[in-house]
Amino acid sequence: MKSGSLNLFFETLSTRLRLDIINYLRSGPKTVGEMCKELKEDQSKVSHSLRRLRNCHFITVENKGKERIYSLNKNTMIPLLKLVDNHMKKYCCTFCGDKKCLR
Amino acid sequence: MKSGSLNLFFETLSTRLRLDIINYLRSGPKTVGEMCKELKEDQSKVSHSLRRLRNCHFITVENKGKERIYSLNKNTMIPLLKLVDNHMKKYCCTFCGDKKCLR
DNA sequence: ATAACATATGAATTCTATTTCATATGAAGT
DNA sequence: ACTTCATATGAAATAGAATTCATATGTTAT
Repeated sequence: MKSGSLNLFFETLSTRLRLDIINYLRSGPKTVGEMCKELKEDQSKVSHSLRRLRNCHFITVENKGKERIYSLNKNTMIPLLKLVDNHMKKYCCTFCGDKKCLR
Repeated sequence: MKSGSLNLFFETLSTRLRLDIINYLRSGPKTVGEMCKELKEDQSKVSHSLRRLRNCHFITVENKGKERIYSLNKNTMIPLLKLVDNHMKKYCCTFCGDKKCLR
């Protein structure tokens, strides 16, 4: 196991916005516009985030006219999220999301 | 799924040192001193990293005399690493660890 | 009680990633 | 060809995390 690219894997999933995008894509393919609207986020921010998610193959794109349609790589992401969810269920009480609380 | 603490999960696994520690602990429980030596890292750095890993319950500690013995939470970590490894095997060619290459 | 050792902690500094903003690209319609 | 709409990109500004360093804590031995 070389940690050289492993950390990129995890780093890419380490921001609220990118996780929100992943989560939103669970309900099916979406355009960039739809994501911006749903997540109330700037188009540029979303686009930058999408690039990083794409780079790690967490999502895929398809062009449709002038829109781009993003889909989740369910193969990887669904089991991953399930695994993490299990861990959280077991430990979440002390696993505090509050930025203040011991990092 | 609230991304509030999910991102802490991933963020904690997003640095080389913390991943190296996880990886090293796969070969069994270790003291802080052993980790510092093996990974050629400053004791303070390692300790700070361990705190974060502990906070997420990726590792556990036990006191033994003046030493502290850290163990991997294999329950979560082994399946997680396996899953990630599969993903990497499938896509690693374009999944470039080089910091320069499109983040 | 003191010294020696192992580890942890806090705060300042340094480093790196995210945000912002202005602009570029590319497709579709007129 | 020009305009509009959707999305992408680059670079400067900003925010946030890692490193460093000095020091604290806790255990064991003398």
